[in-house]
Amino acid sequence: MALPAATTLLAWTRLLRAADVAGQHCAATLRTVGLPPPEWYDVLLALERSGAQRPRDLQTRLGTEQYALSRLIERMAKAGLVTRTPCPDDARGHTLALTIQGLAMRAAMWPIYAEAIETALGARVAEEDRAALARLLAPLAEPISG
Amino acid sequence: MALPAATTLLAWTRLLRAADVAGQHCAATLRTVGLPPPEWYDVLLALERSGAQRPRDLQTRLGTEQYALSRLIERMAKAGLVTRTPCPDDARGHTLALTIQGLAMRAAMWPIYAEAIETALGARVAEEDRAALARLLAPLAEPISG
DNA sequence: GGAATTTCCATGCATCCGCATCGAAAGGCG
DNA sequence: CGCCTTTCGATGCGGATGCATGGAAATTCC
Repeated sequence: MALPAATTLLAWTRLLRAADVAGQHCAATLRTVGLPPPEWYDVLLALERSGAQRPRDLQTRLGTEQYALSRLIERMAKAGLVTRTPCPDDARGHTLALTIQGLAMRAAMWPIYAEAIETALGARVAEEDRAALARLLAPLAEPISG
Repeated sequence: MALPAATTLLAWTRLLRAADVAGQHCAATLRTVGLPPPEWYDVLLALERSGAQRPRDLQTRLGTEQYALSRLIERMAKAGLVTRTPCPDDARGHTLALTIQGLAMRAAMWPIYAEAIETALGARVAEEDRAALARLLAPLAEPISG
C-alpha cells in the first residue's frame, strides 16, 4: 500500500473541512429557528419519498449506524413525528410511518434547510463546478471495499 | 436567496456522505489498532509543525470549537502527550507543548493514518481527479461569510 | 487610574454517540 | 420437529459533544 500523495492529503483535509463547515452551518441554521437537526430531515424525507418502511431499510438507505437510528427513531416518535406499528410478517420489527405532524415538519424544515444548503454550497461554487464536484465525489460516497 | 439547484443538492449529499465514509474509515482503522482518534493526530501535528502554542492559536488553526479543544487538550494531557505550562505574558492562558511521548505518538500514528487515508481517498480517485477535487473544495473549506 | 468591555479558558448539565451485548424472532439444516 | 445460526431492534454504560455560563486576566476608553 502506497503512502498518500500530496494531492491526496490536500483533498483529504479539504474534504473533511468542507463537510464540517457546511454541516455545521446547516445544523446551526435549523437550530437557531427552533427546528430539529438535519438527520431528522433525512428520516422524514426518506419516509415520505419511499413510504412506510422498517428501521433496517431506513438504515441501509441513510447509511446510519443501527443503534444511532434506533435512538433517533425513538426521539422522533416521542416528538410525535413518526409512529412505530408492529410489523405483520416479522414480529421482531415494526413499520415506521410518518404522522401528519411529521409530514408538516418536513415541509416546515425544507425552506430553512434549503436556504442553508444554498448558502453553504450553492452560493460558493459555480454551477459547472458543482456538477464536477458531484461527479468527483461519487466514488467517495460509496461504502469502502464495496 | 435562491433555492438550491439540482447540482447543488447532489453535491451536498455526496459531500456529506463522502466525508462521513472517509472519516469513519480512518477513525475505525486507528481504533482497531489501539491508537487515538484522528483529532488527536491533528493536534500533535500542529504542535510539532508550528511549535508550542496557546490553545487559542490551535483553535484557529484546527477550526475546532473552543470547549471541544479545551477538553481534547485535557484528555491528551492526562495521557501524557502534551503539557500545559503557564503562559509568561498572559496569565489567563498557558502554552501547549508536545512531550516526548506526544512526539512518539504522532510518529506511531502516521503510518496507520496515512494508509487509511490512502485507502479511503487516494486509492479511489485518480491523481488528476484528486487535484481537481482539492481545487473545487477549496472555497468550501473556508469559514462561511468570511 | 478606574470602570466597562473583550478575550481566554474551563466546566455544569443535558444530550448524544460508540461499543458491546441482550432478548426475541426468523431462517437453515439434519 | 429440535437445534444452531443469523437477523432485527433495543439498551446499559462510559465517554464525548453542544450549549450556556463562569471566572479571571487583558484591553479599551474615558
